[in-house]
Amino acid sequence: MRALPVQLATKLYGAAELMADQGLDNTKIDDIAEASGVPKATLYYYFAGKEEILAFLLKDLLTAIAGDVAVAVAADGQAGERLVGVVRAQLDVMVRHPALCRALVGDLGRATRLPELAAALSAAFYEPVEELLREGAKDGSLRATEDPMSEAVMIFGTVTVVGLMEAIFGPQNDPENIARGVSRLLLDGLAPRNPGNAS
Amino acid sequence: MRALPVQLATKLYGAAELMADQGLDNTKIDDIAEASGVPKATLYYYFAGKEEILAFLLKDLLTAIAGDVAVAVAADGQAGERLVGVVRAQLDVMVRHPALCRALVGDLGRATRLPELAAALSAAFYEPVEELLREGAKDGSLRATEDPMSEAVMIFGTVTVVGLMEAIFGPQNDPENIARGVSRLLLDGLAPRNPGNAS
DNA sequence: ACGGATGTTGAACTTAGAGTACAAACTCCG
DNA sequence: CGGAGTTTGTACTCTAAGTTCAACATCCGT
Repeated sequence: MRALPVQLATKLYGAAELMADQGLDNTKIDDIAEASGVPKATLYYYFAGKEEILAFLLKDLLTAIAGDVAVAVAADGQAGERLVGVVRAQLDVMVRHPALCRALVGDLGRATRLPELAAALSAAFYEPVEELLREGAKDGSLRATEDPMSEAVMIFGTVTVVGLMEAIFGPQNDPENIARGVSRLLLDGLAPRNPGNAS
Repeated sequence: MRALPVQLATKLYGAAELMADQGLDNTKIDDIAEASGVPKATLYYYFAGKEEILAFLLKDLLTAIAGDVAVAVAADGQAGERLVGVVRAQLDVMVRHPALCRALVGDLGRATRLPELAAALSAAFYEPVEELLREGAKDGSLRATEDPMSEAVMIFGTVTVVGLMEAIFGPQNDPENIARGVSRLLLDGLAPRNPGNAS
């Protein structure tokens, strides 16, 4: 894939909506060409095919998330607080790019078959969270955990699915609110706070 | 879609692996025909196309999950305990059908565009969980929550993503263990148990 | 057992649309 | 000016989805 002129990349974002709405199969290359204003021949000059176009857009999204998440990770404060920041950061980006999120989930299989994307996904989500969990165990702001990797996956799942729902069913809640709810669940759990209830 | 002879349905399960491995696009109808031993013409006699075949398999999976989950919901005990049972039930089914799970996530977009599937998904996951949350708030085994629907989504996300990881990266853990880890996070949260740490 | 309905299949077919080829034009830079 | 790289229209090929249909099988009621 050739280096992409900025102007061209910009035009492509319009097509993301299309792919999200109809799925990648139902979107003809000619549709993408028409919707974005980039002629088919030019598309093929830069991309190997449909999937690569989608992958390019998704990678962009993931990079954006990874960036914002990294900022939240590097913030001041105890790991517990920063984890909340990470959750908010991820949800923020997702709410800001609903079409891409819908496209991502809709054609995850195709997209993920491209190895760079898997790496981007991991860098954007798991690694920072896993890191925070370790730090939190050290500084005492999170409880110690025997298996940070699994927990990172769970946290990722919680945040991501909530973000996707939001992306799919339209903005119903302030991202701030969602983040609060998610953080509450993740930090405090569902059990009542006064211990000794569960047998 | 015509009513499907059992024998035919059985044969199709073999093809699920194929679709999961290569994604639906890379799986030709003729491949499915060959892999399952069902001739192409017969496939088209019963299904409108590829997607419908996948949808059929997925609906089957969801129905299985919904069934097991319903049993867990209806069990004895406080809602908190039953919630743990629900988590285990869902993970169990997912671990038992890794190929279908991979196919589900890989081609979610295509599959979910079919409306019956969305309904099946909701029935299998959200509704029972949401119900349990309400009951738990009543019987005191779970803390009260202002927004059970959102929390049901979060729980769904946590369990599902963990299940998918397991389905994708092969069975690495006993489902029992995974369920324990997930339940721990969901019930107790990540914050240390002695309160007053977070500023 | 007969015969109609309904299921099953092979084979030949149409068709949409992905991807290719390529030459003409255009842009940028030395 | 001239060459390298880019942009695009147009016309093409080719794969695989989906259709059609006629032949054959199976089952069921009378």
